[in-house]
Amino acid sequence: MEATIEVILEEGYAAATSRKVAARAGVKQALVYYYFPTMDDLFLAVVRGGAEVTFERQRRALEENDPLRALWLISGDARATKLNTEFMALANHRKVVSAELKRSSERIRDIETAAVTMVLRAHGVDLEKYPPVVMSMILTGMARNLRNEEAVGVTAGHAELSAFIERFIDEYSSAPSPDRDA
Amino acid sequence: MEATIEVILEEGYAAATSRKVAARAGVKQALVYYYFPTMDDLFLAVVRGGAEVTFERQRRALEENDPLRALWLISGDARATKLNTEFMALANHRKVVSAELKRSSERIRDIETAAVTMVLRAHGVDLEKYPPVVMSMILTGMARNLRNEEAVGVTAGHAELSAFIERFIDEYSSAPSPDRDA
DNA sequence: GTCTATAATGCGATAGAC
DNA sequence: GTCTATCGCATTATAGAC
Repeated sequence: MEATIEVILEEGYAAATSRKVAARAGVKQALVYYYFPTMDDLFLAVVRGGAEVTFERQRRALEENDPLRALWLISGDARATKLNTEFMALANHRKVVSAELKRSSERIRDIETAAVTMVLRAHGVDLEKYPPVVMSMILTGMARNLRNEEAVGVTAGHAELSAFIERFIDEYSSAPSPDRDA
Repeated sequence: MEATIEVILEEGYAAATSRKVAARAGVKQALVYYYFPTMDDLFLAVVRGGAEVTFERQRRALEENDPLRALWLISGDARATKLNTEFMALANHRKVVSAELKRSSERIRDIETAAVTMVLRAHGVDLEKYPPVVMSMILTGMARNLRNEEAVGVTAGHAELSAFIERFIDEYSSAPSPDRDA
């Protein structure tokens, strides 16, 4: 019943009503309440499912040979980013959503930071001076910010930022050279 | 009639109905439609007003002796950030809001970038290697991201990121030393 | 300018048939 | 499992009194 996602992406979370979701799924409104007792339960399931997908993608990225680039690409997924923004706004007035979003975000942040730690350590970077969690937050945060801005049509500085980040990623995707600084 | 802002901050944009806004402002519902023909007009006025306030604050920051820190602090304003997130979600299904948000964002980005350009140039930084617009986007973007995460209770990595950014700001708030690299 | 009253629509949720 | 039908309530917006 995650036709909910489509409605949210197209018209915003406020449009994700039991009637519209049902129509999109090709069923009648009352059936929504057969699977999800309340709308809160539906939203919770959608948040959980979305987080699970992202978490799995990030987990697999850990095993790739270019984790930083994978992190950058996954975090910049337009669909997931837009959904996340809607969930953030939704969390503002549905506390069960807020709690779930917190759990999911921290879980994903942990695995992202693990990936960055691995890469920086392999390249002999001073982890005190350049904490992996910070690099992880900037990398994933800016990827999301770009998509958010694109969603309203803002593109100023995007090319420059992408080039800058990709230059950074390139530096750490080559073979390790342990005596290099940042 | 910007009691609308309070309602949005407390319960999200979807709760900003003519009735709730009117109640908060201490008037009757119908009066909202006397000042704003439709709810779209009301939201538009709120977005415009909020952007104007931020723009003016950033403009004044340009004249201060520590523009980078001012940028960081203004961009991390909890109220403005939360409002902006709601507007982003609101823009998803109200195109007039989307257009206004685009205009405002680009205008603010321009003045932010001007401030960063000034500082970097005064310190003799290679502007090709470290484009001001990129530094401006990271500085303001991450400030907002921190507040957004705090809103759902996520604080992992926040202390580290703040320390990292502030170390950067400190470097460029002291007297210029033109032969330094980043 | 501010109000009361109301029309038309859509909402979450439930009852109960099949 | 899926449906029809419905309750009670909130919504945007308008008409019209004062």
